[in-house]
Formats: sequence, C-alpha cells, structure tokens
Amino acid sequence: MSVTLPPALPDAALGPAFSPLYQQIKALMTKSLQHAEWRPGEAIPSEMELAARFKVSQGTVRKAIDELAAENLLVRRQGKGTFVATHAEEHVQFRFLRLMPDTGEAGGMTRRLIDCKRQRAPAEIARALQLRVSDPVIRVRRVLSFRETPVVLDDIWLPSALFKGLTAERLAAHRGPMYGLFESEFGVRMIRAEEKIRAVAADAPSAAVLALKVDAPLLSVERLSMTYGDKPVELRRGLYSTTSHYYRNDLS
Amino acid sequence: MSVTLPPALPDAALGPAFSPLYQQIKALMTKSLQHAEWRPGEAIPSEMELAARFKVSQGTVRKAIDELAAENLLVRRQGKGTFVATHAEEHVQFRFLRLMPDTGEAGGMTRRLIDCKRQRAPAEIARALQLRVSDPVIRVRRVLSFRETPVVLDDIWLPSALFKGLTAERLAAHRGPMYGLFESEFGVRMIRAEEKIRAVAADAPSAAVLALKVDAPLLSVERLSMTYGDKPVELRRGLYSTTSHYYRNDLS
DNA sequence: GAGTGGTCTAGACCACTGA
DNA sequence: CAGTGGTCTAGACCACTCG
Repeated sequence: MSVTLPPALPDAALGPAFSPLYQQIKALMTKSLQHAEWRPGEAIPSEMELAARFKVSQGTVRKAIDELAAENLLVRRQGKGTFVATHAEEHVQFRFLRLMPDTGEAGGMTRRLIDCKRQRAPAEIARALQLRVSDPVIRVRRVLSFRETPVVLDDIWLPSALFKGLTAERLAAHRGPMYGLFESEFGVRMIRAEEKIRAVAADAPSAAVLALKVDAPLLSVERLSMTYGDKPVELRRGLYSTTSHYYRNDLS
Repeated sequence: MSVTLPPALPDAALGPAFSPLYQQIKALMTKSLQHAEWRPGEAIPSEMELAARFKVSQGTVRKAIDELAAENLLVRRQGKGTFVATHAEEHVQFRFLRLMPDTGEAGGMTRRLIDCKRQRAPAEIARALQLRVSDPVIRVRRVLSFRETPVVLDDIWLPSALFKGLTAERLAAHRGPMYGLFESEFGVRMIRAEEKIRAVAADAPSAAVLALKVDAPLLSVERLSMTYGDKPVELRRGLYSTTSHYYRNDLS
C-alpha cells in the first residue's frame, strides 16, 4: 500500500488529500464487510494474515481494526480472533432499545405482531428513507410487552426493494431481535441510528393498545436506522409508555 | 514502571491482578487531573516528557492519552499539545443538553434564574447523591428559553459541601454554561452523566412557567452527573417542552 | 503447544502549529 | 525553525483459548 493517494483531480481541487494508511485499510475492510465477504458472526482473517494481504505491518492493521471495533462493526476476542458483529447475540439485544424497567434488569420483552402490509411511501417517510414519493414500502406494526403489560407500540417503515419477501408469517415465525432477521434473511445490517424523542399525548388507538387512557403522556421515539455508508434503511416510530419504564441515556 | 503489580493479598484473593502498563499510566494521569495538577483548558506535558517521567516509551503514554481523550477528559491538538477538557468552550456547550430545535441549529438558549436556596436533602435526593438524609443541599431552579420561548424548566440539587458560597447572585452574574462555573469556581468537573427520560403531564406551576396548558405532555429528564471516580455531584430534573424541539440521541 | 489478540519498545518519518 | 501530536515499522514478549 502507498501512503499517498493519487490525486483524483489536479491540485486545484481543495481538501486534505491525505489519508493515513490505516484509514485506507479500514475502508477496504469496511468494503469486505459490506460485500459480505465476511459475514455476521464469522471470524475475519487474523491480524497477521491481513497484514500480509495488505502489505503493511500488524500494527497498522491493528489500528484499523481498533476503529472498526469501536464502531461496533467488529468484536475482538482475545485468544480466539476478531469477529463480525451481529444483532443475533444475546448481549447486544438491547443496544438499540434503551427502555429499562424501573425495577430490575432489562430484557424479558415479548413481541406481538399487529400487522405487516405493503403500501406507497407518504412524502414524509419517503424523504427520510431517501426514496421517491409513492415508492413501495413495507409497514409493520407491533407491540412489545414486559410481563404481560404492553409497553411499546412500534410503527416501522422499510423500503420494499431491500426487504423483498418479508411477510407477516416470516416476522411472526422469527425468534429473537428483528434486526437479527434483517441481517440473516435480507443481508441488511443496521450500523447506527438517530433518534428524535418527544413527549406526546396518546390518541385513542394507541391508548387502547397500550392499555392507557386517551391523552396519557407517551414518549414518541422516531428512529432512523442506517446501514453501511450511512444509507437510511428503516424509519421507526415508537410510542413508549413510561409509567414503569424509562428511556436510559448515558452522556459522556 | 513495572508491569506486574505487587499482590495486595495472597493469591487466595481472586481477580485478574494484571493491569497493563498504559492502564497504570492512565490511572496516574487521572489523579493528576483530579488533584488539579493540570487544570481545565491548560496543556499537559508533552508525550515525550510524560514518557520520561513515567519511564515508559512514548507509545505507552500515547495509548493512555488516547483513552483519556476518548473519555473526553483530554483534548488532543496536533502541533500544539494535549489539553485538559473544559466545559467553558463554545463547541462543547451542548454536550450535555441534547435538545435540538425542529428547524435550525442548536444553541442560542438564554438562561433565567428563578431561585436558588439551601434546604435539607429529601430522602430520594440524598440517596441519588449518596448523602445522608437532611444533609444540606442547594436547590436551583431556572428556565432556558429559545428565542423568547421558554423550553426547559430545570430543578437542580447540589451538595452544599461541594458548592460552598454558591448564591443566586453568583449564578446570575455568570456567563456561559453552568458546568463551566462549577469547574472554574468550585473545582468540580462533570465527567459523565446518566439520564432517565419519561413522558409526564405538566402540573399547574410547570405549565405556567413553560407557557403551556396544564396536562400538556412534557419530557421529564432526570440527570445524575458524576465527577472523577464516578462520584455523583449533581441531580437535575428537567422538564422539556417538545412542541418545537426534540431530544436527540445517536445509537451506535 | 500453536495460534490468536494484547502490550511494549525504539526508532524513523510525517503533518501541523507558531514564533 | 523547533516542538507538538500522528503514523508506521519490526520485533519481542505476554495473556488467553482450545485441542
């Protein structure tokens, strides 16, 4: 590998035009992940092998892996190897759902599918997902319950183009987190997400599902999830009942 | 420095009992920060100087600094040096306040102090701040407004022992973020915080201050802030109006 | 014991800052 | 220009896992 990149344009083009070697390696490795050369749950080649492949030192590969691990794309396990992160594992189940019960541990949520149907993307949804208006989308509604008590009402929009063949049956049959299904069945891996949180009053249908009074205060959590290259692939609006749960956030 | 630590107890005591050199260096540097040998905004010694002081290689110091920078305790500036992070700077003003206007940029918030008085800690506050019940605390109430519109009502509890001499006058006189004042005037630096977020209905007094109707839905943001050693030093309950703002969170 | 990631070193050179 | 942090290398050794 060379440290300097050939300039894509004459020097007139601005910009740093300098990228450290390990960043170039990181970009190459990200492509291997994106193109599913390495699949979720599998081990990637050892640091030594990668160093040989890219013709750099182990330390340089290491720094690239460090950053990918910091971004939760890879997981290192000493003595075993470096693995592609997956949403299927137990201990990462609640990386995206930040709702905690007032007392006790996270987890123990049960899912109930309400419906799953195809429709045309409304303007607002299309814009968020970078689709054309009236492009086909799949809309999923479901409820999460904690010990028989409904706590979350989710309304999920997915681009049909990426999730061909997703049906209510397949959703209902699936065990484990939804992002695990997306990953294993559709090759769509959620990397990061942005949430916008507001307080709203429950409307009649939502109140009914969540067993609350109309106008009860609810957390509205609008989540836009991105895959590789910051491409948005899911828009989700959750209504969270916070009578015995809270949304947890760590600032640092 | 030696890599192995002398065992504090006979081998019967469990535990890894192995701490890498750079972690030991990191701990020493954290103490220098905690004891104000290096003050917010100032430069710490160069990597070479620290390597000489601790009798390790530059790379080892570097790794320690890397972690402290990742935890926002230090800030690296290429060509200039490594600096102690501070809450006084512009670009970190909104590291802790995650409220964004629906349209436009963050910032532009004005503060108005409602009151600041001494009282005895109620049980719940005492527990969170790890004080004894009825230990003296300072309670501050204030409003944040965005373009003349009140948006946040904060209720803040501080242990009197740490903030001796904090008065309404000093609070009112101060420009810039409150955490900047705590840092420069009281030597208390907020390192990280945990927030618990719920949706609640506005009570009459809160509604009046925020110019909303009674029972309007509000975000209740309960923040526990910690200083070095994860010692809790502030409990804050904010009520956020989310009619034209939202709480932003990034998941990754 | 062989293979993995994790630590540590010493030295070279690069990019950035400011006097 | 000297001094800072940032990158890269080559090699040694350590801690962990598993057969």
